[in-house]
Amino acid sequence: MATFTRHERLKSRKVISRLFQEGQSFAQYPLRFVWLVTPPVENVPPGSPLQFTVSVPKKRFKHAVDRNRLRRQIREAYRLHKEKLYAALPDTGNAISLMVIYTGAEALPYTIIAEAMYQALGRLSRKMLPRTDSPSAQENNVSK
RNA sequence: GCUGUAAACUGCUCUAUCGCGGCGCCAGCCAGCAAAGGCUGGCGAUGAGGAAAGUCCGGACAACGCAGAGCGCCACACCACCUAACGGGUGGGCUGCCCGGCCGGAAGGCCGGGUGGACAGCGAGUGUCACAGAAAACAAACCGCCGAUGUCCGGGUCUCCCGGGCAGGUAAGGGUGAAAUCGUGCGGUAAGAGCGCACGCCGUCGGGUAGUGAUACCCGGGGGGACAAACCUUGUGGGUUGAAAUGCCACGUACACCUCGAUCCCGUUCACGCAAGUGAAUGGGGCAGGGUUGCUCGCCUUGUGGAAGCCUAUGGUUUCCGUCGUGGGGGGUAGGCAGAUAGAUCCCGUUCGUGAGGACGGGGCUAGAUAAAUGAUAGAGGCACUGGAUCGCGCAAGCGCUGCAGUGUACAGAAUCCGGCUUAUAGGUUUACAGCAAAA
RNA sequence: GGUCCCGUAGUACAACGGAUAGUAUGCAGGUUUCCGGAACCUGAGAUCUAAGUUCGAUUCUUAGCGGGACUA
Repeated sequence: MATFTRHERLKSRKVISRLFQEGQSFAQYPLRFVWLVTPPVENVPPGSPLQFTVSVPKKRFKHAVDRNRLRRQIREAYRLHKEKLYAALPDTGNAISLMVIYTGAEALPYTIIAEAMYQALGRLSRKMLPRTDSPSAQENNVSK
């Protein structure tokens, strides 16, 4: 379902701090994706297996209007394409935290952002799938 | 009518699909003794600005002990009024510059229009005034002018006069400079100078008239470099800190560790005791800190308790524990509720006031987020500009109407709330002024 | 959210309100050397922007732009 509710938003400062310390990342121009798989135990209170948030750096975009618009467009692109990632989620109950950072030098049209989001979520899904097939790698990740 | 400038106002609309925030109602699930609550879904209405911005001022509100004195610091600066307050606004005064007209011999003044003024005080002190120039501030002589007076030389018609030089006088003129001792005219003089007088300019003091006042006009005295966005002086105002303030709830943790400092003196009352004295309570001072405003004083406040040992023993000193505090290093949390959205509020009318604005009456108004909502996509329309087309008028240039295509539709996003200021802004509307063109 | 500070050559810093804005390093050209380095000589290069005060502004004032620090 193409919604974006309270639980699907990444809000905890703690998790975000861990995201930057331990998480993995890749770039899909003009976006950059930082993601982390967390064990299900830590995820019990909120209740959503996939949490997402956006950041647009103030350094490149001085005006709040521009930042707001980019954030809304990215969020919209995620909302319309996130089904792809849900379909690839492992059955272990692990949660995924995801932060998207806009790294473009200037504001690009929505069609380019949407295409980048579509490609990136595809890449992320492919990274998920092999892990469900090989339990050893998954245990390694969880113990970490 | 067009163009420009300034001010004020305004600053896109609709539909479809998928979404978001808080609110109300309904349903389901979770948890609970219950009340309250959490989650999910449906329906409903609702959801950024004139600057929400910059954070430059002023308040409300809150806390700090209801906050004392002096110094320091900061801000403001013609007057009156408006206002909760302001460095904001309104009206007035004075004044610089430009244009036009008039008066005067000139200096200068008056009137009208436009456009500016951080507009208290260099008539308190200190300081600065580069270069150039003789000289840049209780002074000073480069060229020039004079050489009356004194003196020297020469000559003559010899108690006097003429010529030249020196001492010296002179701030009119030249030249330098941003600026040269107020300007014009007359007198005066050897030559000159506010040296004197008349008129005028600019400050200041005293008096009178008008005005709430700034100030204006009249009379009189005394006066005449600039700079306070130089130090400063005078007057007025400011207690400090800001919603990450502050109050409450929940959760978690370490009264652990190292370091350094204070732990003293004098009294009063009561109890016990024959007494020395002991114990308890309390007051003052000192010491070590803390708080209050940057500093000082003042004020408020915390600790000043116990045990043991040594000695030269009615006392001195050392150590340990405790208490209070300084610094170091470390640990935990970073959730919720209130503050926080109806108010110096907006609109209309009447009325007072030149105006900012005030008074009265009537009516209207739920954005309240917190890793932070108000969006995305598609389509249609409106408005502006450009292009050329059809039709109408016209000889033509061109103008008008209709529809078409392209481009543009700005600046910008609430974060405790208000009043201002400043800055950004496509397009549109109105008013004022200026210029141009045409007609009467 | 709040408070404070700073903008000068490419870089790091100077300059009581006063002459052509200085020093180091870097850059360009030349001398020297077989070549390079070092050394020496010469040169180019800047006051964040806009108004104002002043005879005169890097300096003083105001507004804007940019950068940095502190505060839970």
